[in-house]
Amino acid sequence: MAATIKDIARVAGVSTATVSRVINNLGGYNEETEKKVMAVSKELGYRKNENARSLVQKSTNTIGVIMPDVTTAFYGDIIKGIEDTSYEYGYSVILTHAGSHGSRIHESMNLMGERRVDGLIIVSVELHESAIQSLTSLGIPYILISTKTDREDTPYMKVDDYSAAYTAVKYLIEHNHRTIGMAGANPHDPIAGEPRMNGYKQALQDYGIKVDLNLIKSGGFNFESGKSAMQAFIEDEAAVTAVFCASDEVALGIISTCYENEIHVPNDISVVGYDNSKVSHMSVPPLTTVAQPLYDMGREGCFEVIAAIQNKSKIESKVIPHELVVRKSVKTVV
Amino acid sequence: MAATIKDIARVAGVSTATVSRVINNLGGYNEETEKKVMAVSKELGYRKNENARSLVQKSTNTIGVIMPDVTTAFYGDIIKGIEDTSYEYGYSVILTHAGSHGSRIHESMNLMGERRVDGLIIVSVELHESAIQSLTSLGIPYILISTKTDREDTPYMKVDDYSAAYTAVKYLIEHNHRTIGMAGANPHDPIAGEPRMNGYKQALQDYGIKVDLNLIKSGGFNFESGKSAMQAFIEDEAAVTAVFCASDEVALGIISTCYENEIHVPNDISVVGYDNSKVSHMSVPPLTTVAQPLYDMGREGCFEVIAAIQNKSKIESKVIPHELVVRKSVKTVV
DNA sequence: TTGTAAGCGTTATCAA
DNA sequence: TTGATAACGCTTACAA
Repeated sequence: MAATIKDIARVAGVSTATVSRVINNLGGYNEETEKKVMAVSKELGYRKNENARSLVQKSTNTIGVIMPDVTTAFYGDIIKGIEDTSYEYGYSVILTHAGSHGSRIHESMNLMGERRVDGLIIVSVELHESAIQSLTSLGIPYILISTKTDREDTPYMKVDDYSAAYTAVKYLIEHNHRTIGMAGANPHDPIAGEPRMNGYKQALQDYGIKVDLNLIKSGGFNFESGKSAMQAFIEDEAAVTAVFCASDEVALGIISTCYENEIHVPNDISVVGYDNSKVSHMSVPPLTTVAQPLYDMGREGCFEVIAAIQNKSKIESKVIPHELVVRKSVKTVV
Repeated sequence: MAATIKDIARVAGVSTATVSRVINNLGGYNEETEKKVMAVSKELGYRKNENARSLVQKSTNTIGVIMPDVTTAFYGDIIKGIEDTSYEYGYSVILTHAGSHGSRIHESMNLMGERRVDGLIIVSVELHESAIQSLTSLGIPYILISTKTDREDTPYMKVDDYSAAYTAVKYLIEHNHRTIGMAGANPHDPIAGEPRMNGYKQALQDYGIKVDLNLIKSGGFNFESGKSAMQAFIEDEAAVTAVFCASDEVALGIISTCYENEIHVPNDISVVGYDNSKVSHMSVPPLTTVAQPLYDMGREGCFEVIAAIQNKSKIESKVIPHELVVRKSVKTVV
């Protein structure tokens, strides 16, 4: 059985209050007492019980993180940012998946509530009205990273997908592409799908290019979706000279199918990805892509939550600037 | 302030004991009482306090996970396996990084101790004697995944890197390769480096091929390490027809540098990776690689820990079978 | 500088 | 079927 402060108190011949003071460095005891307590504490192999502390202080020093069911390097970076920051400020991270398509979201939030996390970070999960209510009912600071809701009062941190997509497509147009396809966005996804698609369309329109719906191959944000999109372009005999992809994985799918069909990237077709995930510089050719500062978003989002916990301040939503990382998957049309 | 069972008891006109019984479905109360308690509970928006429960029951229903500082898809899969399983059995996951090269390992374990996690999973972190002592001093079930120690009594779950490497190199030899390089293993890493290197050497020897130390380019398990290894092969004018890589990322580095130098994979040079991570089927060409069932290792490792918590049973070390996943990065030499 | 004792939100024992 | 009450390990007035 692990030693408690009572044990220390008994052995050291002091009260539990004094032990507590010494252990928490609160001062107000003489050196001798301190030494004795520390010695006994070490001797008994004492280890503080955070849960007991949490109970009386009504704060657990934990941050809950809820994320989707899927594993991509994408989440890894965000989580690392979160964990680094929590660690810095003395918080622990409790992690849970929200299930595919957020099926477990209510259970997840309930769990976080029962664990009495001091703050909550929700990554990339689409929240509906009832989920938002569970969320606010927890009565703790929270932030959404890389997702948002319709409601003004739900703080989030994400890049503006519409304008990021616009930037990417504009870049292709400026490199003289006129027949530009789009792959891998789900138009029914109001967070990451629809806005990217709209940015794509608007860029074309602003440059006087007609939007051809046949050039839009919607789907998931994954590799397979990219493969089948490219397959479709080939079968359609669509004369696309470039494809804007809703994620890097989709872009790799495009490139993979091109390779199988002896279509060369970027000589025969240019490709732009989205995320600047780790794979983007590992691809052949290295991928030009839209960068979201994932690690920093994790760090900053977590920081905001901790600040809100400690100062009881309100968290403001924040749009993170995006950036186009130019590598080698786009060629100028001559 | 959140409602407690005391509040419910007062409003419902029963004792806290009865409230506790109802809430935990323990039976032994009549229907009316149950209904009333449930109603009041809902009305007050009661949410159980897990920490208080943990305190009296001396178990937190949490599993601690310690992993390295790096983010790769590799860990994502393992963690997903762990989280899925814990969730299934009603456990929560507390996550922490061990810092680069395990610098934070002691703090991490101490933190897990203070949080009184019921079990601990350590992923891919190399443990030295003092760390093992901290670990055992926690007095809880634990398992190492994808790492091991010298000590017999530290349970682990990992593939046999030596024989997996042997399999991969044997495969290359059987495809008539005779000048086979190795890239990206750290020979001073007794867990994942040394055994893979030894497997490589042994396979060559068993087939009567002399080991040429110049063909071994050691380094980290990352992309850059692969790039510089290939660069070195080129500068050495080494006549390698195949390269066995210590990780998929290293393999992608090899492929990337080949691409830049117009060396074609697999026509000019064959490449075998290690991990079967998500990127391996996204690469161009798709990568032939050694598979470790990461998700399953996470699942099973977590299951073992939970079983040990519940039955106080001992966890046995387990060597997981590897598999060579054949894709398109290896060609037979004619 | 130190100790006493109440209390955090539960569960669990015992008695009614 | 229910209720008092003592724990769990800790912090924190308040008193000495």
